[in-house]
Amino acid sequence: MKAFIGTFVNKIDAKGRISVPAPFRAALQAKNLSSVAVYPALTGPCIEGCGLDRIEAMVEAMPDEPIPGVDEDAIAHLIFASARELPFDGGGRIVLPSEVLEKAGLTDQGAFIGKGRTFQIWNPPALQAAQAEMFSRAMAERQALVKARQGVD
Amino acid sequence: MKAFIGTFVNKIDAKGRISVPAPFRAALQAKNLSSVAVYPALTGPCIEGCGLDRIEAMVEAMPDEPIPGVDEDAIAHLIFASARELPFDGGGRIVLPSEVLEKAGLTDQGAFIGKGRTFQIWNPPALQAAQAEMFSRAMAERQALVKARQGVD
DNA sequence: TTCAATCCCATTGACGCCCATAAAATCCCA
DNA sequence: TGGGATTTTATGGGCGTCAATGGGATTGAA
Repeated sequence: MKAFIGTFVNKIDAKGRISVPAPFRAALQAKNLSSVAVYPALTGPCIEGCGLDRIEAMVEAMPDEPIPGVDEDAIAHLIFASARELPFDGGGRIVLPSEVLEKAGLTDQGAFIGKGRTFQIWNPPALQAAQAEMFSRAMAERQALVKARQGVD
Repeated sequence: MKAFIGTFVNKIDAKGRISVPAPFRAALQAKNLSSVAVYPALTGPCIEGCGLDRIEAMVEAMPDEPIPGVDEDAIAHLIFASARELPFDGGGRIVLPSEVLEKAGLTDQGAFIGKGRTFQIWNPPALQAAQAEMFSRAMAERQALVKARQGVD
């Protein structure tokens, strides 16, 4: 299975269109998909996306009961209601709806981040900040480890 | 199987008509359906809808899937008795009967939200509130998970 | 005859689809 | 191996179609 790998920064034009990176498109077309599903990420101020097949697999996996449990209902709600199907145009672009743009703070550029089975779309500066924060946290933990080993406080 | 995915807010006119979102219509027409079945949702103050085929599937599934703690007769009553078939008009709209409008507190706008196999119609402000509550609950559970993993209280 | 429900038509505004251009990567051949 | 040619990408813009919505006309029942 082809995975989403790499980082690609593309422009967002006046119509809200952005080119899906060719490698991502290839991964999707290998599954005969001509659209992506996007939804707000729970882990940060960005958009998460994947093939529509992944969403439909989640639908199939949900229990089909007349009265859903409260948790199941909430999950279905948060996932399916907030997802949007975005088909490619002839040039391999998708149109990001305004709510999506706002949610991720996107304006003139979008950074596609491969995450394996899924990908994310970030506002480039926000991505920088998030990555810097992740890096410094990793360094802080390393420092703490070193100090602990030395018995220093 | 095409699923109901996404959120679409449409107007309700003076005649009680509302356009069913084109993607939802497409999912129904893929099954040769030209109407929807709606009934009061048991999980919240909104209307739930699906294709007639699903209602029939629920009828057949009832005896085989007893639901713990809930009287099946009550379910049958709540769903089947209050379900209504609403055919599309030429423009892809349905007419929401007054009881339905009242039940969901609908006035001038209706928000269609996809839930996979079914969809719901909400009063937009009520939807906002419900979503905020579900979201914070999901985040709280996520926090609990993280803390548990760290052994922090 | 009046009210209500259904059907049909008109508008408009957004969206999908198409083509055009430019840059970059790849290929090919000398 | 180098330079030119060709293909693939990324991006911009225009146009046609369809979806969403409003308003009337027609039918049927009280």
